[in-house]
Amino acid sequence: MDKKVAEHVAEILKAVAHPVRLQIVELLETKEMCVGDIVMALGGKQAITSQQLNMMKDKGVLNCRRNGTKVYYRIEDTNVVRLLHCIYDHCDRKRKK
Amino acid sequence: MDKKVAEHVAEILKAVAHPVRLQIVELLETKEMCVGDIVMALGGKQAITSQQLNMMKDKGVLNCRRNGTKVYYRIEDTNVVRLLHCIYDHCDRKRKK
DNA sequence: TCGAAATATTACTATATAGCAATATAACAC
DNA sequence: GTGTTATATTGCTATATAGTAATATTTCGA
Repeated sequence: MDKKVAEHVAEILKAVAHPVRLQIVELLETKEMCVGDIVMALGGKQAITSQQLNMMKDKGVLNCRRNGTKVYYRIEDTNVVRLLHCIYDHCDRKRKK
Repeated sequence: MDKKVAEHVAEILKAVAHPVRLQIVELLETKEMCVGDIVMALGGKQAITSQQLNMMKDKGVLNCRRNGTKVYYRIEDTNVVRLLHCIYDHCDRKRKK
């Protein structure tokens, strides 16, 4: 893995290496959701959630579409979901130890 | 994924979400290596490399053994390797796009 | 055009992380 | 012991990230 690739991968990992952002990605795994519903589901604050959604959008992890006053976010980089599944396995294996 | 689990996963992801640390994990994937050889292989500085090795050891990603004046590091959390392979796939898929 | 709902942005503080140079420690050979 | 090699630690500065409150923007319906 050359340096450029390593930097790119690190960027993506950093984008999801946060408890709330992990949970957001998990929520969006199977469906798109609007900001308000994500805030409700995770019990966070509106501003913070919005910032984190934006951050992940910037990094190419998420994308969004507006419908009226609501903005629906969805997974853009589906490889991140694969990564998440890898992490689930990680947890399962730890539990079995 | 509940909050506690999310925090734990985020910790592990953060531990490897750094270009040099990714490269270190990659180096150690198949063999253990001493600090000096890792420094040489990646062209970094001794102090920084030592700090990053220690950091990953603290997080449970690596482990080490001393042999004389040399300290050999190796992967402790093999799930992290699985994660890396997931990332390789990620890159492959991106390349094919 | 005004108000309400939904989301985004801004300015700020606190904390965490990265990188650096210098120094300290550990193990060994002599 | 002393000197040497290998690694770790410390104190520091710079930058990045997280969280907050307050405010701004967007859209739509009345």
